[in-house]
Amino acid sequence: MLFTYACADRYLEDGGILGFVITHEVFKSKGAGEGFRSFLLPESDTPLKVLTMEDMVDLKPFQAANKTSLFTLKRGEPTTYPLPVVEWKRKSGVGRVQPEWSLEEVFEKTERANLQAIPVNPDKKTSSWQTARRADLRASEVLKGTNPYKARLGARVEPYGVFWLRIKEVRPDDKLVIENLHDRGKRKVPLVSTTIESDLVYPAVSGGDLVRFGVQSHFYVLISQDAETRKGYDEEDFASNLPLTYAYLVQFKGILVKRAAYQKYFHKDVTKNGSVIGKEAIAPFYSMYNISEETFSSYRVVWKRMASKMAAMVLSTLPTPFGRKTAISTDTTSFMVARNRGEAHYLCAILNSDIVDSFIRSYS
DNA sequence: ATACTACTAGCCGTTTTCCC
DNA sequence: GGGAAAACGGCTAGTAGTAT
Repeated sequence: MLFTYACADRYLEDGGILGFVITHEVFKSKGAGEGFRSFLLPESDTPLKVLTMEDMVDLKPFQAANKTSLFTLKRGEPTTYPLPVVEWKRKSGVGRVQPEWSLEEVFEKTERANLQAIPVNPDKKTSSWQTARRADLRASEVLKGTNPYKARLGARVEPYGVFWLRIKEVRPDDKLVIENLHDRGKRKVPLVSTTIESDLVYPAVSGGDLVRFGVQSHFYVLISQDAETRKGYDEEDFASNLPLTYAYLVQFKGILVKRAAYQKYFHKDVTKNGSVIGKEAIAPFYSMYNISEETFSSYRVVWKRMASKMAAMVLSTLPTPFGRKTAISTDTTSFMVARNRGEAHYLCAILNSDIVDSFIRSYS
């Protein structure tokens, strides 16, 4: 991004045109891309006009996993919207585009759609570009506006091998015989089979468990985080009130302490004479992340976070062999809180509509 | 009262891995 | 081969705390 600006600054005269191959993220991403999308040379306030953009994300012209696009800009004039975008798509059945193919061959095996791009938020010129056919852009106008609901990320229950559980048996005294899903995550965690209290065990769903209007499957998680204090439950109380659960977690202390989020958010630097000499834990080693009181709200509308198609459902409680409990959605989902059942189902139906789905696709 | 600073919850993007 | 998910690093907006 900086390189593009430096080149426009150094090598272009007013009216000069420059073309660049660049990652598609600069047009679509929030944050980092916003500075780029001001299309203004910072020191001289010289405007830059984007003439065209070609979206080659699906084409994948390079033998790499990057998102490719191409654009041209002219120095000395401001960018105006909508601007023309060509979207390249490989025809079905065409595999990877080979570097030795001729241009004719690539033309033959691909289709190009003429689209338009506008900033998705009309009041913010640097917002992500929305690219779609002209008619679809017009249709999506009614979907834009302020949103009274706040979307949140699901609970981070990591590492999976420690906090994701399988229930083998409910004992007569209501204690659970469990096994950790030790090979579910990427990190290697030893298999442990033991008995723990049922208090902190909840049914849970990940993005992959969701379908439109329902859950396909669920599993169980251990939540050792106090949603109010945003830290693990007080270690002393925990050890005396739920000794079996505590003992289960102690076995994984080494793994839990090493977690990036734990090191980042639950440690502070210990300084001596102004220089950092070490780190000190400020919360129990089983503290978790992105778990708030909303995580446990009675009615939540939950949707897949990482999939390319919208799938939403209403999540409340789920039946378990040890009684009905609040169901947790993990961080491959997003959710928002509804005040009651009716509101939740109404929101869910709207999210699952084709109109919302195609609108989301136009700018992400 | 205002300006500045430090902190972190929440979120986003990328790479790796998994699975069909 | 390709799409989806897992894992994790990193950014930023918002806020609480502190200094002026």
